[in-house]
Amino acid sequence: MHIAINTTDARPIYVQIMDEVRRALVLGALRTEDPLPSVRQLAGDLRLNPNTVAQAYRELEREGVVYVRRGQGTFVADRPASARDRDLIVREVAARALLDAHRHGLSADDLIAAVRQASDASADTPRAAE
Amino acid sequence: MHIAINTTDARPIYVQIMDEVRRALVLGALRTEDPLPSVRQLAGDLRLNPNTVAQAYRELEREGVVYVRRGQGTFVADRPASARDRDLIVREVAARALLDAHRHGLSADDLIAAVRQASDASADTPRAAE
Amino acid sequence: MHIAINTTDARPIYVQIMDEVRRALVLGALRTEDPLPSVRQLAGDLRLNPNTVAQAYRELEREGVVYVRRGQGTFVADRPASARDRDLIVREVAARALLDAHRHGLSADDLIAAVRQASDASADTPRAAE
Amino acid sequence: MHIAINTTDARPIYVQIMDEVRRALVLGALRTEDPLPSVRQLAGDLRLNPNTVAQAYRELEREGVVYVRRGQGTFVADRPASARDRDLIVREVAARALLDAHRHGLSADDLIAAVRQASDASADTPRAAE
DNA sequence: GTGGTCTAGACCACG
DNA sequence: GTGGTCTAGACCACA
Repeated sequence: MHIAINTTDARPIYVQIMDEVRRALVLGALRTEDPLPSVRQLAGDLRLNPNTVAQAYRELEREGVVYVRRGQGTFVADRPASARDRDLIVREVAARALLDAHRHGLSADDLIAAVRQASDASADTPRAAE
Repeated sequence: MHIAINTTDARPIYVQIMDEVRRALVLGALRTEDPLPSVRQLAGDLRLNPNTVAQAYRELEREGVVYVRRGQGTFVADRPASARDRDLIVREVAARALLDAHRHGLSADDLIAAVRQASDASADTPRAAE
Repeated sequence: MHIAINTTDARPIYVQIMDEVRRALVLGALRTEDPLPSVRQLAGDLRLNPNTVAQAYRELEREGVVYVRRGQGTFVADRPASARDRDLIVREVAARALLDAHRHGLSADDLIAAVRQASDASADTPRAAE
Repeated sequence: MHIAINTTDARPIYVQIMDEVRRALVLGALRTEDPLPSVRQLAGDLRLNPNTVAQAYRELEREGVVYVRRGQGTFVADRPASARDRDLIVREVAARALLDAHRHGLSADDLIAAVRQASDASADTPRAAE
């Protein structure tokens, strides 16, 4: 898996790392029980302060996305995602997206078309969507 | 025109003001050469410090959205590039929605399906999304 | 004579009017005892607040460039310009220009070449230099 | 590098800071990737409010002259368009000099003659212009 | 009346 | 440590 950081992005770097890990999960590049790169490894690769990587992993752990085996590293957690929770999350994400679209004068169809186009584009050049 | 500020929103207040002005433009509530409320007026209405409003206006001016007539006030500028703007807005909305979906473990298809369902539901009970 | 105002110029409007009048003097478009346009006339032509035009004329009068005949209007003053004063002014203007040039890494020759080019350009299209 | 502020100068202090930074770039005292003094550091040295320095840095960032590494400081950006910049600077210096000359009743030829004389004089007694 | 600038000082997120 | 945001309130130039 590859993690891309953009220092001109408005998001904090640690949030970018979190988003990249979650993205790899959604896309299947990371699966349950896979190890994440070690904090030092990733910090070295990305030329980041280890504290920044550690903060990202800490927050992912707090969310239950990953877990730590002491002395061994950080691993992708089993994700039960009860059907009811997932349904709620899905609704919330859709509601936020629609609200944002309406605020900018776009209809639901506009939104769907744009999402489809953006997701096709990022399938061709995986990092372009950011 | 009405400008709504939400202090629990993660965006800085001055960015919220900018977004609200841009939204009023998209919706047609503000048009070319219309005056914006004066800095002091809006600051008083929203219970904000005038500097916060002034920062929002200053950045909008730098973007070419508004312009200042010295001693007279702040006015909506002529906006030739509206088609290009809309395209940019569409992309940004889609990117935000996809990012939010990925953060919650949803794929682009999940998002599209959820938006479609939510939009069908709100067709029965209009205005619920606001 | 023609006075051009640019509302996007950083200079205050009343200063622009003063500069235009002085420019007309240097270029010979206005001569001793010529009348300036009346405050109301000029304010109407330029769509300005009469106060703004009046402020410009007031400051020009304070500098001795123009004088007022009560009930008749504003006229270009006789400019004795004692040789000693003029010599001092010339030195100061040159010193300021050279300081500005040096601050920006330009030599005296660079400055002279640029001034010559700018003055040639403004001779072709009189308002381009602003 | 040294930044000099003059409170009697008509330019706002934050603009003076911007000009001094740009001047240091032209003179080579600041180069690509060099760090600027921190906001607090410079504010302390110049006895200014940190906000004033921050405004200068913010505008320089918007111009692409510097960039911010979060939590680390402000740095000089890569500057590809240096030739175009120099041309712009040359024009601006010449325009200011001509404006100043016209304001004092001098023609472009008067200005050029005076600059030539002043520069010859300072060749005999170097550094007098600073 | 308008916006522009500046000071003083607070709190926050980030690395 | 860094810069970013915000408040409170002052003074100024301009129209």
